[in-house]
Amino acid sequence: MIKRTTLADIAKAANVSMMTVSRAINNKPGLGDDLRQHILNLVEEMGYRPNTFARGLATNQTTTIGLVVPDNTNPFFAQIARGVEDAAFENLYNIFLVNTNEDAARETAALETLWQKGIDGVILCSSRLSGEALEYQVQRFPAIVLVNRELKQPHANLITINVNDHRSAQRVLQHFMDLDRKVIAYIGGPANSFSNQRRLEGYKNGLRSAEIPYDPQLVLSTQPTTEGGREAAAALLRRRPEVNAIFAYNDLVAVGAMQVCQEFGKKVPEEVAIIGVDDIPLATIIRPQLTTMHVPLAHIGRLAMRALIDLIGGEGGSAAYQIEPELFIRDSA
Amino acid sequence: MIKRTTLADIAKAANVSMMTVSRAINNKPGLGDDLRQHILNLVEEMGYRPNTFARGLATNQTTTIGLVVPDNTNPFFAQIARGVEDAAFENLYNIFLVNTNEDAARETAALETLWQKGIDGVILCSSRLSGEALEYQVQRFPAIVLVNRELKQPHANLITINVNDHRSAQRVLQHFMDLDRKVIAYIGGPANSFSNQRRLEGYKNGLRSAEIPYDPQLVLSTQPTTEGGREAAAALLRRRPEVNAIFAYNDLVAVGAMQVCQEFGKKVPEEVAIIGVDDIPLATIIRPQLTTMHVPLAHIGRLAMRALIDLIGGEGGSAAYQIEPELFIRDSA
DNA sequence: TTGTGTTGAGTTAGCGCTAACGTAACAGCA
DNA sequence: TGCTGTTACGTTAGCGCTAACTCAACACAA
Repeated sequence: MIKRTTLADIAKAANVSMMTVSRAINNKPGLGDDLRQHILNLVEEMGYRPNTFARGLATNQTTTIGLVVPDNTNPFFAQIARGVEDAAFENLYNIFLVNTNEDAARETAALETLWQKGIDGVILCSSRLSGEALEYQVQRFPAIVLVNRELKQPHANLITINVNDHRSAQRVLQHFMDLDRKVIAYIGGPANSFSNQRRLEGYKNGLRSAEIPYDPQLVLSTQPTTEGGREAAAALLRRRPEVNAIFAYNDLVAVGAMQVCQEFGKKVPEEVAIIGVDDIPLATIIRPQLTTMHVPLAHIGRLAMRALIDLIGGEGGSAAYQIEPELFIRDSA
Repeated sequence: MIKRTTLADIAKAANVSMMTVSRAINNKPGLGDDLRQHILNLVEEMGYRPNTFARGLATNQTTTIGLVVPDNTNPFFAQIARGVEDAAFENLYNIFLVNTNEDAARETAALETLWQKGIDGVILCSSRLSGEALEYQVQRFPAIVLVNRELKQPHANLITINVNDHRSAQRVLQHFMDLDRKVIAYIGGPANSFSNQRRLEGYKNGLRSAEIPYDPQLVLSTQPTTEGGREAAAALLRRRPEVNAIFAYNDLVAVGAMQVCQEFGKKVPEEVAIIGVDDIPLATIIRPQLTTMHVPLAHIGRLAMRALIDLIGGEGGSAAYQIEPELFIRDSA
């Protein structure tokens, strides 16, 4: 490995002080245009690249943020991550990716190492931390964006981005009403998931508006995977064979449920209508194509990154974005 | 934000020199067990965490690596990334995730910023760089693992991990032979993809062993997506309606092709048998379930990370792992 | 007793960069 | 002419840590 060119090398070559070179490369005022150009030429020629450690040590700033997700393999988070990464790339930021595996302990550990690395901010998706633990994390990082999670108190260095789950559920129920489906099940996600709780609320409210009594037998909780959807749907169909509409926690669950319905000899959408949430790529790959609440995932990712950059720059702060999903009517309902 | 505790703070509290504290936290010899324990207790109490920049500046080591993939949204890379991240987490490494979007220029830019950050090594997946450009990157990083790409010359700081595409293709063709399918198409991926080239070779070889003449009309090139598979399959079916077996570049392409076949009224697998490659989750979600060459993606990710750690530690080097995929026979062939 | 090695520390210097301050030269103005 | 402000640089100091060296104290063999 070749020794790196340092600021001092450039300074010597240009016969100026290191500070002048520093100002030139950081595009700061305080030197003439000719000299600046000359230095930049030298920088180019000599292949100089600033040392991130030295800079970080001196400025206490990296251009690096942490992205914490439960599982980057899940299309939901993969899409968000992609949006974050794209926006990061455009703004010359780098991102640390960490999976928590839906495990609060691992999440804490991940945030710990990220903090050690002195990152400028964090985008934390679907945190499983307790309110108290989350408060602690929020105050220890310079800037933090929470996706899919809220916090009671506002913080100057915090922005939250949440999907309007409540309305999402109501919109789904309304569509089922339009289709004249009255036996509506909700196959929910993990009980400790916040978006699950909000969707369940919306589901109950939707029933109430339609004056349909709430039947606990029609509400299930499962893992947010196809397999989870399969298991829950099988249990549901045994328990309530008369069900004619299923609102699924997400598209993965919806697809699993749809397949089990078909295996039970129930036609989708004729006998059972199914609606998911998220609109992951699978929704249009599967047949029948999935009717689902479209959530602009990549957009959320980009938004999160941009919001974080503003936060780091001292702008914005204490905002709460609400993302309105939209019903994409396809073939399953 | 609270001021961080530094080594000096601990040193003062313990009434020893900073160096002694440094030795204690880095588990190096040179101090008594009692003192070490006392210092570690203080570290714990005072919530001291070493500053990564300072350490990096002094040692020129981060515990950070870069993971470069074309698109983290693609299940293929998402699975690999997950394996890498898991292994990284276990070994207390952090990973920078970067997408290249299959774009050589963006790949170069990404590697440039990673290099600036002084990372210990890179895992580079499906690089689109030219041989020459790749050689340059290999010599500039301390350690590098290439996934899905080879390099002519060996390097002491390089390990490659490749799937045996050639044999993969041959195994697929053999299975088609067993099924007595003779009109076999290959819907390949991007022409500049190395694995595509190797699979095409294997396809041709397989035909030769079976004494089936090579028909260029049966070979297509497309984007490695469902949509790509759809387009290619539609073109194929118009061109050669008598085709009764399709070897697809990957599972996404296979699924797209499968759906188009069905839409054209061709039953899968009765009239057209289809085999993909990779065995992404979608393969078992879709109906009929996809017969495919199973590639242990998460395992490759873990292997890559472990190999990289060995490389960074000065062990290993210049190895070339060959991953043998396995035919998972399901319902599409 | 002297010499030699080992153990357990401390001291020095510097990694590469930037913030903050210092300063020379010159322009503009009363 | 003297004062103030501005521009264009240079100097100093230090971010927090560790490598490499130094050194004292002690054990032990000859």
